Amino acid sequence: MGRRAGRPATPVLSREIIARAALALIDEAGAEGFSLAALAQRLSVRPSSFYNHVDGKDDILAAVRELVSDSIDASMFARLPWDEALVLWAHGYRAAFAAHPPAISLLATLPITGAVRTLRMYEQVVVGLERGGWPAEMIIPVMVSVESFILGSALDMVAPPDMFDSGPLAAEAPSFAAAVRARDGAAAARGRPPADLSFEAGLAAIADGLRGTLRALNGETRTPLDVAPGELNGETRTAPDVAPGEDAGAGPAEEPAWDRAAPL
Amino acid sequence: MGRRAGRPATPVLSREIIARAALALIDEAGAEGFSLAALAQRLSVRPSSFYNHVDGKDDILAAVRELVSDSIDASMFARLPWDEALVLWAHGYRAAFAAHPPAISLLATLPITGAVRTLRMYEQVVVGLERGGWPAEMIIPVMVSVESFILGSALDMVAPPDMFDSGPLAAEAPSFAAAVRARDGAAAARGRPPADLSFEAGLAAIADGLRGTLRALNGETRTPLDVAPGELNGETRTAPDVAPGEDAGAGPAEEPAWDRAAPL
DNA sequence: CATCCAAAAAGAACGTCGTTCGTTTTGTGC
DNA sequence: GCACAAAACGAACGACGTTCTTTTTGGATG
Repeated sequence: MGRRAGRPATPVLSREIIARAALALIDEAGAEGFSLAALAQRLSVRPSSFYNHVDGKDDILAAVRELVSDSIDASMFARLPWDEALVLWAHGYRAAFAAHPPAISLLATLPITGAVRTLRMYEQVVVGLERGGWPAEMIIPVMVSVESFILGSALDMVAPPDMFDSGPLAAEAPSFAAAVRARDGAAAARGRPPADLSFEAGLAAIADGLRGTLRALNGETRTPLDVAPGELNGETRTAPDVAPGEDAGAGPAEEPAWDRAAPL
Repeated sequence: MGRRAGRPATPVLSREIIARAALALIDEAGAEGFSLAALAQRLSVRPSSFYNHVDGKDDILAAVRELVSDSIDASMFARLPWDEALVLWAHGYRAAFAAHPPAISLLATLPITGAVRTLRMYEQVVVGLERGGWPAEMIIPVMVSVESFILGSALDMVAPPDMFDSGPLAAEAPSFAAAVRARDGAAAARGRPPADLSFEAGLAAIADGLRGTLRALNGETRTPLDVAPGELNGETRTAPDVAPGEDAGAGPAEEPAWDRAAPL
């Protein structure tokens, strides 16, 4: 509370301390309750003191994002097949944000910082995908598309549950209303939040789809006749680790399958 | 500019007019340039006048979101197989946001409004998935997971491109740096933004994965032996439209495949 | 050990922003 | 024609992020 002006005997602030207090404040007071004034009060400090350690509010949020991101584990890419690792990574990634629901909307729109720790996580993912046989130019798209899904799912997680329960629902959108009820019932029966169903369904689909994409890219080495029963949606299996450049070579005129989607 | 106080002869504001001007302002001035003062100036009005038509800033953004969402077409679900429609819908959905890049970060975190038009879009998607043979409790998860991916991809679209080109990149994350270069090269060769590659790759994977999920849910009517060559990543094909409740019945103890994912 | 300087806090002030309230003018229904 | 609602302005407020100045302390230098 009462501190005289001037440098204190023992330092009270640091970038780390500010970030941790900010995350705690967001968790307790919500996204709207987060302000430099409130953060300063929690730290028994004046708002202007922050500027000796950080660049301002946005920089504080960037530090918070680093804090949350640093709790994401990507070591599974070093010891598991790429597809299994991807699913585990996605779960941990989402869980890191799910641990701080009010922070999601604040951090989601932030430009991803070039923090070294984040960089190292990306490196682990990339190396894992390389080992899995993905061609170089597809590694970032694969990683980013999964990351986009995770981020979108995190935002969905904090959407108000009472989104569409009001008046004109039944009359205007009966099938939609019924589908929402069916989903809520399924979620309740499993004791999980409804958003989890969407995340699990989407993640499984992406992982399955990426397996198919990689299979097709690798010159269709394994024809559908080689697919074991249940493999499409069940137990693990890995594409053969191929050296880069080994993919059934064709001229540059031939586009890979993943580029043949509908035009934007 | 100069208008006397008092109700004007011909009305100058309305919720619609405000929303359109707000979107135009966001497009021109960016997310940070959007303020009630700037919006008022653009409309030759005082900020307090807005409150005769909308509830405040958040309500204006909600109106903008309606405006953007209303340009999304979902009619393809009425005439195309669910999987083709899903891909087309996703492209249009993302394009609607891509038309207003600075608006994405403002609208992404907004709680999705219960606007009637939006409700109708969801109804169209749900009906299309029903026709495709999806069980009731999976329709919302399928739709939401695709929507999450679209939203996440839209956010990725506006991420600064110079994210990781600075100092410690090559030393700390050589594989990542190489992968980024490979992706940028592939994007440049195709004359498309790098973010498009991620979106196309992810969307194709989700669509493929969902086809597999539905196939597995429908009692594995088609074994892998029935899969035509190239189908996994190529031309269209549709699951047989089954009546609801026809899915190879098992006891309630048996969980569907999409629920067997790793625990959170 | 005295001195100089940087670091880190408080304190004061500013400009912007979203919002509210009162006032003024105009349109509309009884 | 008159009351009332609608829709604009104008003034004022409180909160917020930021900057600049002042004050105190720690540490390096001679």
